[in-house]
Amino acid sequence: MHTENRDEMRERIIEAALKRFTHYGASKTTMNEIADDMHCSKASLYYYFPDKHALHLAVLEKAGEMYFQEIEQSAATAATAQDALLDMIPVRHNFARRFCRLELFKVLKDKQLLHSDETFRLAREKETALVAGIIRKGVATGELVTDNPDQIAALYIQSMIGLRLSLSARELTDDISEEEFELVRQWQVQLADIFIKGLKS
Amino acid sequence: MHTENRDEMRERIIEAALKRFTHYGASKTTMNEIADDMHCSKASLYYYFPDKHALHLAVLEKAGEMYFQEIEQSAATAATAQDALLDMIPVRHNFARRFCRLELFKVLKDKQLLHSDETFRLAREKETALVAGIIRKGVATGELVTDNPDQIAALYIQSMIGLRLSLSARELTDDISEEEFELVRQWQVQLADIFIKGLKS
DNA sequence: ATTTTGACTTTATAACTAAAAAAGTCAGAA
DNA sequence: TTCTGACTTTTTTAGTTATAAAGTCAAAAT
Repeated sequence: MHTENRDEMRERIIEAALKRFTHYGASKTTMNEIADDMHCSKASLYYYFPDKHALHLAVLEKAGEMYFQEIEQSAATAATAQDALLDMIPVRHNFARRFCRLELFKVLKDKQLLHSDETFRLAREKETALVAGIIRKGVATGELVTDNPDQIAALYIQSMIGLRLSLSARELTDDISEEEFELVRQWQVQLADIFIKGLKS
Repeated sequence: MHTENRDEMRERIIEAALKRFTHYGASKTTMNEIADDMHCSKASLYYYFPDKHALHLAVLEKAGEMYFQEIEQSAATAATAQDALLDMIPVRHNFARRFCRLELFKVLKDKQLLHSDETFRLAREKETALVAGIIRKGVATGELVTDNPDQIAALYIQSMIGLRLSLSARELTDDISEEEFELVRQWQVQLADIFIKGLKS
């Protein structure tokens, strides 16, 4: 029963941290605040996580899991490749809005990349593989035509990320208005249309 | 003869500032250094420009002129729309490499947007119009098919900017490696291919 | 009259510092 | 094995001063 309890406690800490982090940002949240929320001591947190950075990473991984759960379900229920790609957009959109205070880029920039960049590389690859799968399925049904679904998928993801960055244009950390989010969504839909058209010839 | 000399002196100042700015960055260049380079007094600079910010904007406008001169020539000599779009990429690439220290984004963020954001909006629109013209010409010759060249052009430019931002993904101010630049170029070429394919159906 | 300048004032930046806050540790209790 | 209060160390922050750079102006030069 040891590992069950241990993992459960880890989960509870991650959830408490997630609440604070999404609301106030990771850097504005202290370990004491998380401990107080959980009615336990700060030292307990350090029993389960070696340092704050590890907790931050765990929270980001948790958010990633939630994202992939949603996105995979969305992809699974779509009738066509076109629908699958277009349905992804609002899911990504809501995810970005919800977790924009999670300071993902701060973590990416800090050179504790020793472990974390592996995590993010994997997440990126997983998402790319998902899109590649959608494209491959589209090719199988004759909906799409391409000889390199993986390459196209990587470009698609990269371009979508680019559109988000080019609009909010610096410091993802601070607040982005609802209009800006909506604008990004519209650009992304248009780009998805072009991609889909481009993959029909 | 007054205005001729006046404009000539302005040009000389802009060129001196351009040299320093591209090499060391605008914020690391002092008005005294520019004045010393020109063998004149700092006060003279202030006779031609109300403040450093105005000089910075003038330098950016100058760079913009150089860019459009190159890009228009490139577009004019291309045989097809496809060639025109693909030829733009290395021109943009070289421009970005040469002028990445010009602190464009710092200027855009600073809310002296009173005058400067108009300048940048116009530059953006000019570039979009150029791409729209290429697309329109492609449509006229039957090379491309679309019912909204302006929209597509805006999306194209936005996506290309996005790809640059998503790769360097941090402070455009500091140095970007040659490999990163090359990587951006490759993504941009791939995206251009997709766009062109998407505009043939 | 227009342009230029040295000497000047004002403003912004960088370099310290002290105080506070937060991170992180550990011996021992539960 | 898990948890904690009391503790030490490290990082942030706020305040201060010194320095550098921005910006001004009356007067000189062209």
